[in-house]
Amino acid sequence: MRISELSRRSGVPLATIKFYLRERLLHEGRLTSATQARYDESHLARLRLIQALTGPAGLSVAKTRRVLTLIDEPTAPTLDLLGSAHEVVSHPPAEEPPLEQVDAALRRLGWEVSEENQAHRAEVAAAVAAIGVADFALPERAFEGYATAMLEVAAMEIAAMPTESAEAAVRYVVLGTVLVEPLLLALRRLAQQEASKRRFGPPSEAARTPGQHVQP
Amino acid sequence: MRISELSRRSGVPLATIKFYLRERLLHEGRLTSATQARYDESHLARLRLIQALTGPAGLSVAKTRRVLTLIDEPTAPTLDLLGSAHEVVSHPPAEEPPLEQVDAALRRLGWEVSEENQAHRAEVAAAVAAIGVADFALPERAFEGYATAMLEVAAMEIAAMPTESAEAAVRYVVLGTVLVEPLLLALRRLAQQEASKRRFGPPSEAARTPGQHVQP
DNA sequence: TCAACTGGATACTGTCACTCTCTAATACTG
DNA sequence: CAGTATTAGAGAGTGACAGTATCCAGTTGA
Repeated sequence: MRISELSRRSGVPLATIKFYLRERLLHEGRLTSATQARYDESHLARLRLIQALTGPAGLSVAKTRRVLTLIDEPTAPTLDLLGSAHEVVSHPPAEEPPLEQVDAALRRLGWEVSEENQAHRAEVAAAVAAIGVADFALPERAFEGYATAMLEVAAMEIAAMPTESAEAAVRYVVLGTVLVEPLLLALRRLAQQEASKRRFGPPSEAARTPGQHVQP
Repeated sequence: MRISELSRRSGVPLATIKFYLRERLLHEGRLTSATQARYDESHLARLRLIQALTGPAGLSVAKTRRVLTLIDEPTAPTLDLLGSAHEVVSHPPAEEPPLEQVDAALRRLGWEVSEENQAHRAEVAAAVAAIGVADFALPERAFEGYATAMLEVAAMEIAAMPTESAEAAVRYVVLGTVLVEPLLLALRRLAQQEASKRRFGPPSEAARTPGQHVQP
């Protein structure tokens, strides 16, 4: 198909497609002459991916390009994968946050504390520090609760990780990391409403739902 | 103190403080004459809060102002609180996403599906839709797993919510919603690394940590 | 054949979060 | 009390970002 059809079918403005081509987010079409090229389904799929990454996932064009490069050229051995994927998405803290408290909590939980995961621990510590700076006290044992819940999530995700091909694994990890974040945050908000209803009682007549995890 | 001292003690550039004053993120100082004003600890605390919200929490100036207004003027009755807090932070989806699948899953989990939480369900549905559009298949039962984990998180948070004063409750809900998001995402990444190590075996000699939730 | 479309380059726009400059009025310093 | 430094307040300017728009020469389909 030609570029105008690609634009029509994807819903992405033509000028924007040209912009993505320029920025190397979208691979070039097959040139049929000096001023004509053909595009195919792969371009359509790529455009949808770009839309998901720059839209809901909230990635910048630069980060999107790095995610796409990672998917296109799965060079990393499977175990470094998580690292590469996370590197792309994470915002490394500007200054070094104090790790001690976080590390102590992680050790209590039986998590590994090593050089390999220092970057991640630093990010966690930075998030905790930001909470402290804002004079907001995390409830007692909240950190452990958060960590436990996220380990549940992560264990499920890692268990479901495809291992048959490197490409599939890369795609799963990279996209899973990025695309699921908005879902988790949205679910948390919805769950807060649900939990609040379960705690403070339903304002309407909907009191007979079974309900797990009710506060006693 | 005067503005230059406020700047020095907070680490926020003087021009930026003026900007925050103009944007009404920071309350005015007490004028001692036409061109002089005094600031106090409340300004310092507020600046730290602004830094946490615009920095790690990633809020825009406009959203930060709405969060601060909410904290300053706790008008909402305790139960609408969550709604107001979420309203400020959430990105309502541009077009209406299909709710059926999400609603069905929620009903299976025993969560309430009502008009009150329609906005949140729409956000969840939009996140799911974005994942679908990107051609990324959520693993089997993953949605339920995510929902269950987030309900655990939310139940803990709601249980710890202070009820003695409206101000405290508002502050807890608003800041808790916003500031904990980066922490959760960072913890998820760290947990993925931990889970991956537990599944694929430690590449180093650290195999003797107790470890809950190990994959069999 | 000729209007419509195309690739490619360059220039422009709007938004955001500051940052700079300026003015007139204090405030400290010697 | 002279002179330098600060200040409040307002407006203009900056740089990054994510597109949009314009233009040109070549190509295509009716």
